[in-house]
Amino acid sequence: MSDDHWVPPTVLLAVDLVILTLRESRLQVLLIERGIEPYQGALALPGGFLGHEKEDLVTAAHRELAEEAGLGPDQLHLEQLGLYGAPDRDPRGRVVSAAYLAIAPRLPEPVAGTDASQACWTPVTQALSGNAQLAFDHEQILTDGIDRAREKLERSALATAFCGPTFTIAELQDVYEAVWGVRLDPRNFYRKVQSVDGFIVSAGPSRKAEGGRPARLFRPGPRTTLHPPMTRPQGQADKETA
Amino acid sequence: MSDDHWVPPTVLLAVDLVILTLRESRLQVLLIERGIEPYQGALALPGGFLGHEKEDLVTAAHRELAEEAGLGPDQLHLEQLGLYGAPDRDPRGRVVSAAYLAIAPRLPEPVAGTDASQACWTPVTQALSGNAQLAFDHEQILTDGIDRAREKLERSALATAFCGPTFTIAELQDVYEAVWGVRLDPRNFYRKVQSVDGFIVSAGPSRKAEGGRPARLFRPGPRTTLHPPMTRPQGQADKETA
DNA sequence: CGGCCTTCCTGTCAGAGTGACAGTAAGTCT
DNA sequence: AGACTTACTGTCACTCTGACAGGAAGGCCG
Repeated sequence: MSDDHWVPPTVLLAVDLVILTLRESRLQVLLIERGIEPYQGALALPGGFLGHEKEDLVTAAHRELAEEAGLGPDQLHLEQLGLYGAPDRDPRGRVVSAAYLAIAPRLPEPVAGTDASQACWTPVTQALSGNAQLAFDHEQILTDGIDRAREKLERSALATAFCGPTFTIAELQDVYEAVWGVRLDPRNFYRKVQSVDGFIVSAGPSRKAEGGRPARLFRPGPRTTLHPPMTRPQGQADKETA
Repeated sequence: MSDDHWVPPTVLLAVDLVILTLRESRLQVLLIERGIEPYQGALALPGGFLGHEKEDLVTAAHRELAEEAGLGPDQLHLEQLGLYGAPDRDPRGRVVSAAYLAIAPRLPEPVAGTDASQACWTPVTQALSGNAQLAFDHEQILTDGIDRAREKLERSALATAFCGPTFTIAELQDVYEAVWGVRLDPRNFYRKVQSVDGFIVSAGPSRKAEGGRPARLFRPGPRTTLHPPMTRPQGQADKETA
């Protein structure tokens, strides 16, 4: 804002992904083992630089999603998480990273990634336990992503993104219990979920028996925001997105 | 990820600010009249490019806040809003903008901006009415910022950021009414606000009479997240941060 | 000084929502 | 046929909320 010939600095723009899913009733995140420096051999969130000068951010996120996780844009929730741009976060230079949060339904065991052979699902408790050191500031990004997911489960229909096209109420409850890390009363959950107008709609009195009485199937409803919200028990945690 | 000599594209990184405050019981945003192309003469959110290669994002936001609005880092809420990086949003080239949301308490009338003489507070209803065309995608950014503020008022103590160091419950209610655009019952608001543990704490049985019975003064409490949350009446809006 | 206005604060009460149970329905397994 | 498993329905007390009435504490007027 002073010189006429002043030129603003340029930066490298990367896209990093927090891809969450539910496996074995546990919240898991997709991590890859880095093949190149820096942080070679360490675990990291999938991601990469912008493909070309004109590539859209969401497009880049979807491209990485396909390259590194083999996930198509269908049946998948994707939202921007935030921008991580500390000057010293990447030793190679000034790299700012747009983090995206993706929620994937249960999918076949192998990741089937074309690009990253070392991609693997990891329980988030393990990824954040401190034992597995993550590259860059990815631990912070992952924490923020999980926090976001936890919050959005309260007020939005995000939970259905963890499920397939149809699901039972018990499966939906599994999502809430795994992401929030709490136990919920099935009866009250049943009542609550059905009382929220437009959250889930019946998908035929079908069956999917497995040891007990067959459960009814549901599909995601038209509502994306929940009124009243789902309430998380004793969530007294005092955190901020400052 | 294919060529050894491939070099990722660089982008220009800008910081834009949504600065909200309460004036005359209305939610207002700081806009400036652009002095240079593109969009010369149009209204825009304050902002600018990164100062130098090593500047931190939050630092840049604070710098713009001081330059364009004369606001110091004290007594001011600042949080990241999102990244806006559509390839064609700036005709000059690939510019991605990190948007920040700032909440300022009531302050003396003149903006006292050193840099932008054309800065002026504008009611958000007017800024978004469509009459005042905003530059770039700033209308979208502003909308997202207001949405964020509305949501955070429910679950966080953000409302106190609109007030001075001490305030009355009626003033706090003004904040909620202006940001949410609704009328609230003073009696119920009084009860609710005091029942949320740690939201506000008494600041002496002081007075500030103005026509009626003097009101008690309060200060922001230690809590940043509210349990239970403040409930917004009939907020049936179906919006998503997709 | 005593009304009368203003605004602030305290109660009350019915209805909705929630947490903690018991109990019934509908399948599979042995 | 029973036992077992899971799915679904009901009930009941408690809390929270929204919609009021009414008293407290100042200024302003005559």
